Amino acid sequence: MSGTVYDEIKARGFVAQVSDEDAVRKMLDAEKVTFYVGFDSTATSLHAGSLVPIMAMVHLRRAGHRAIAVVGSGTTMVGDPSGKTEMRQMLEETTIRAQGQAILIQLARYLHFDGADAIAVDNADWLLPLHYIHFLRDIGRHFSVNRMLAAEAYKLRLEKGLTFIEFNYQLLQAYDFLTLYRKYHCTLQMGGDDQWGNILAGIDLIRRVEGETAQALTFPLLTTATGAKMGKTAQGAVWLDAAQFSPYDFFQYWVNCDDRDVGRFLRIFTLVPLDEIRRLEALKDSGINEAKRILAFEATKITHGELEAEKARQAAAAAFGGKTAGGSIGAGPGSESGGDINALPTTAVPRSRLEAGISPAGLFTEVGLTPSRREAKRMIEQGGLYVNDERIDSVERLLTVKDLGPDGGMLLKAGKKKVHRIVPSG
RNA sequence: GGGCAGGUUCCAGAGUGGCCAAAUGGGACGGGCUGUAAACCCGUUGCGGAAACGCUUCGGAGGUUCGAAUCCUUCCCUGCCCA
Repeated sequence: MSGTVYDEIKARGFVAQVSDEDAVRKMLDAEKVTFYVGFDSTATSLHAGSLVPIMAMVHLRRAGHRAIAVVGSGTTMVGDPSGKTEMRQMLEETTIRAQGQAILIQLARYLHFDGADAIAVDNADWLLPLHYIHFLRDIGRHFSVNRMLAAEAYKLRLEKGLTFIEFNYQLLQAYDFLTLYRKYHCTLQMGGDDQWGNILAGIDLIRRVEGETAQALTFPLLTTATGAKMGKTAQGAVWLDAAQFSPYDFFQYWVNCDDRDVGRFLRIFTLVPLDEIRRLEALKDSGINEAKRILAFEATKITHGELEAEKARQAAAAAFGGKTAGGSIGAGPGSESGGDINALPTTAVPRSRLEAGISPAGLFTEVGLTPSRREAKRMIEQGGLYVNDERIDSVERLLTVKDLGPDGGMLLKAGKKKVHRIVPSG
C-alpha cells in the first residue's frame, strides 16, 4: 500500500477522531512530526488495551516521526474522571512513581528510547513543582468552567458526583501538551477516544498562549464483539508483564477471541501487511483458527519476543493439537506436530506427596487451575476436571504416581482450555 | 453548616427480627453442540469438609434479643435539596 502513514493507520482502524484530517495527513507526510501519548501510572504493568496506542506509536516511529511517551505520574495523582463512573482510589505518591518507572521500562521494549527520536518523560517532573496561584493565573484563566461542564466525558460524573481534584485533571493534561510543545515542539497528541476533550483542551491552550496550531488524534475504544472491554478477562486484565500474565496465557487470549474480531485485531495488534490480513479474514469456519493462531503468534512476538511466542505456540499445539472434541482419551499430548508438552505451564510436586496421594481439589487449586477447593469439587461434580484427558469422576479419587504418564508427567485440565502439567521432583 | 435518601454477596438490585449464604437479572464458570468461535440448551456460582455438618459475610464499631442484613447508639462514606 503506497500512501502516507496516516492512510496506513487509518486503514488499520486506529483513527476514531482527528482534529484536522487533511492537516494531519499532510504534516505526517511532509515533515518529521513530534507526537506524544500519555500513559497512566495506575498499575505496575500496562495491559492489552494499551497496545492500541503503543502500536500506533510504532507505526509512526517506523515512518520516521519522533515519539514521546509520557508517563503520567503527576496526573495519576489527580485522576482523570473522563468517561469514568466513579472516582479512582487515591494512590500513594511513592507507589505511583514506582509504577510509572515500571511502565517506562515496559514501553522501552516497543519504542527503544534513545533520547532523540524516542523519548520517555514523566509529567511529575514538571507538574509537581507547580505553584498553585501561578498556575491558576497563567493556565487556569484560559479554561471555561461552563464549557468543561458541558463536556460529554463528564456527563456521567455530573450525575454521580465529581470532586474538585478530578475537575483539575484536564488543565494538567492540557498543560502537559503545552509543556511538550514548548520543550520539543510536539504538535500532535494521540490517545484513547475518551481523551478527546482533554487533548482539545491542550490544543486550545497552545493556541491561546503560543498562538500556534497543534493536532489531536484519538483511537477507538475497542470492545470485543461481545461488548467486553478490550484487554480484560473475567479473571482480570491481560497484562503485558510476563510475570503477571504468562506469554502462554497471552497467546491463548488472542486465540480465544471472537471470530468477528480477528480482522480488526490483526490490523491493530500486529504488523501483518493489510493484503495478508484481507486473505486471513476471508477464511471460513475452522479455517479461521489459522488466522487466530497467526494473530496470537504475531501479537505475542511483539510483546514477549519471538522465542516466547514460539514456546507458547508449541504449548498450545500440545494442549489442543489433535484431541478429540469429546475430551476423552486422545493421542497423548506431544505427539502432534509442533507440539511440545515441556512448553506447558508446569509445576513440580515432590514424589513423596504423589506416593501418598493428593486430592484433585487440592492439587488443581494449588497450581491455580481452580480458585478454591470448593470450586474444584463443584467442577468435578459437573465433569469439568480431567487428568491425562480422562474425566475425574469422583471427588474422592486421589492423584498418585500411577497417574504419571509414559512421559513422566501428569496433565491436569480444568474445563477444556486451562491446562497444567505436573512433574514429580525429589 | 441544615434537611432528605442511601451504603447488601463480581455488578445491578430485592430483602426490613427466625423459613437468609441471602430473591431476580447480568456476568462468570462447568457440561452439551462445535472449529480452542458465536448463538442456543442444561447446570453451578462465599469458604472448609468425602459427607454429616461447620465457619465467615449484608459500610465500621458497640448494644438490644433465645435469635439481627433486618431494631437501637455512634462513627465513616455517597447522592439530592437548601446555604
